[in-house]
Amino acid sequence: MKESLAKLNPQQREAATTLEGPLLILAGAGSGKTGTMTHRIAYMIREAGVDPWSILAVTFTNKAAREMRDRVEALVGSVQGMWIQTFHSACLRILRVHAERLGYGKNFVVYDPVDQKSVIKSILKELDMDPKRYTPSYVLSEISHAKEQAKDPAQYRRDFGDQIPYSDLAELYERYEQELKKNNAMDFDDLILRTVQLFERHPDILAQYQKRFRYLMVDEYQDTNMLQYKLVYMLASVHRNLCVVGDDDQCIYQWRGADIRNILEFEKDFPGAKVIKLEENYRSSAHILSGAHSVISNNRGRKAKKLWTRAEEGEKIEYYRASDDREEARYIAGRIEAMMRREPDLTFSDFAILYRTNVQSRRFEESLSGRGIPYQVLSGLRYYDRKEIKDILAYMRLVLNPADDVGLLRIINEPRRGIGAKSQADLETLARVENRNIMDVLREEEIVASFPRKTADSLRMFVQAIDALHIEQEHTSVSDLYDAILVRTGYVEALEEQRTVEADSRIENLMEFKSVILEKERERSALDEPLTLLAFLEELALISDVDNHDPREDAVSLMTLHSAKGLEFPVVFMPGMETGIFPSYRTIDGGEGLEEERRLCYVGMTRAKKKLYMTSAEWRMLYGKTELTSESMFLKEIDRKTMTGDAVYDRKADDTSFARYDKKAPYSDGPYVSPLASLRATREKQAEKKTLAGQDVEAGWIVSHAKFGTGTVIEASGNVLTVIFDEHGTKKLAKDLAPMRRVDPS
DNA sequence: GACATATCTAAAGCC
DNA sequence: TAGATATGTC
Repeated sequence: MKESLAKLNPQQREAATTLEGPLLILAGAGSGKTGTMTHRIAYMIREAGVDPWSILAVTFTNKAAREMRDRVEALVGSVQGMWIQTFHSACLRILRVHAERLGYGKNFVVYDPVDQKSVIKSILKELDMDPKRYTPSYVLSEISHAKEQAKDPAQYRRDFGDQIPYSDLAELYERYEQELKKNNAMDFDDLILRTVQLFERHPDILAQYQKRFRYLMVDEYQDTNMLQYKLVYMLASVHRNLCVVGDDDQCIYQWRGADIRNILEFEKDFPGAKVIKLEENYRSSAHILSGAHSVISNNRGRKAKKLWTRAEEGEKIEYYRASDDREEARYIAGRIEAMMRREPDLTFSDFAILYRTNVQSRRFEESLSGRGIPYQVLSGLRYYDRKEIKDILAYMRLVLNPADDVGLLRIINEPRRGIGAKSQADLETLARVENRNIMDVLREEEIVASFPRKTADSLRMFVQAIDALHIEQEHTSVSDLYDAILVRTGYVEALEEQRTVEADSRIENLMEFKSVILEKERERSALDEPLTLLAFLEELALISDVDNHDPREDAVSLMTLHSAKGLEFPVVFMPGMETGIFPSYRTIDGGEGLEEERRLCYVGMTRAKKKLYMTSAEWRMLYGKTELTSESMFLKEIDRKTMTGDAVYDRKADDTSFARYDKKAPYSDGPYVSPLASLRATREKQAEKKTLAGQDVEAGWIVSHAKFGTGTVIEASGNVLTVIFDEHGTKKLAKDLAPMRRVDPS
């Protein structure tokens, strides 16, 4: 034990042995944060005699929770009794016990963003609001924000008044809440919000948890939002044994509601708090570390701290400006290949390409597979987001909780049963009018009979199937139920009939999913508790995608800068160092947004252990257009002593250099237009396109004239738009042109 | 109701 | 460009 504490440096040791009172650990990138936290737990148990049962450690991701659990287990042998969980799973665990005190049914389900979206869509239809003005994602982000501020619809209305769009949003929010409640469902934000409400409304329950969790730890504290703060505050307010760990320089989720003030003002919120800084970096070589530091020090309002390392200088950061995005990708693949050849110790898994946006991944996939380099992409798409998996999960959910209208609508015509959009809309209306659930309505023969005969038959069969499965659910294992669903609903059969490659891979996925279930059942039976359907769905509802990253796989990792947080690689590439991409064009005006981009840059750079490459492309194809780019301001912020490569200068500021770039792009025509100007121009052009017809079309834009019937058709095109008009200025559709003869545009 | 075609839009994504 | 959604046609 003493021996393991001896591995810690003095600050880490102090952090690990300070158990009482509020404690803020400012843990810089690569400073051994997780090790310190796990040793702290081990110290509690083995030295201080703390009952594991009284420890609650919260993280943001399943991955972080799992890692902490594994490492604690390695130190003390067992994690029995402790809660080492994500915010959401801890809350869900609490809510499962007390849901009824809040008016929810015991079997409430958790809605994911897709489910939320369909709720909003159907409400928009009901209220006859414009889904373009109120896009589901906009409405949901508004609702999510409100929930993060613990505002209910009434409060929202009070705060924003009855002006458009807020009055509409308030109404949508209100209906949304009713709908979820009616469906016995909670969204992700609810998990936290309802727990806070549970504690507020039932002090006896709060007291029970306060008494139990005498030792609280919160990881990634800079990412907490107001609600999470409130939750932590409530739980810690009596004993005040609260330890939070974080790094304000790595706060990259403000757009998601994280409130950086939580960490900046911890000492104010918890007077008498002790602050310990972990500033020794064990990850990166000195050049990389000081390069990263020179960037982040451009931010204002940081906690004072500076990482240092005993490591040697190492290689400098290498910057390369490619001619275009393809060449950039070729360069990176080439570097990987060359290094692999030169240094036998390296494996493909030592490399990571960290980009700002997911669309950038395509070029790298091309260049890597072109050279036969194995890679894994961590995309936003989760395995469990695949259609077939979500369908089956919807069936399972419905079987458990027949009130789940969203799940029902998802699969009532999946596979096709002849219950189309019209019938579904009717069902929704019927249910709404009587304020009942659809499943409920469907049990009434009178209603079912009012549908066309074929539809009515399908509806009856559907209800029968779900009811039968519902009964079966009570006495069969999850895996058997799964099989029963696949068969009973005709889902697999329908896929088999399709006989397409796509359908085959869906079937394969469904089989793979079965093995996931079996695996979970095996895990559970080892603990001597059978896997219930509820427990299974619960676990899946909270699963995330960073889990897809497999560090053992011998492949180059491709992911966004955001998902790279917490990871490290010997060699890191950061492509796309260009204004508009990184920093994103939405933030280049400066302000908080830009500071967050800079923190993201810092996070990216500090992922590298031995070698960091940064690249940009002179010409980049984005949204179907190729444009001249200018180099990211972050490149200019890097201390020149730590970096090699082409000189970095701002071409836009240097007017005399323009002539050099007034040349044709590899894939586009037209004179040089700055990226932003061109973005604006595109919008305007699209708005004006009608006026183009019949008039002199801008020189250089005419691709062809053609005879069409009696009139002339002009096909105007730049890399911006392709529009075809007839002589009256009416836009022609592509199919109209089929019989058209092209003539030379002379 | 299913399928084909046209149109629109564009970040990051933890749970 | 590419994907998601709206609209049109059989």
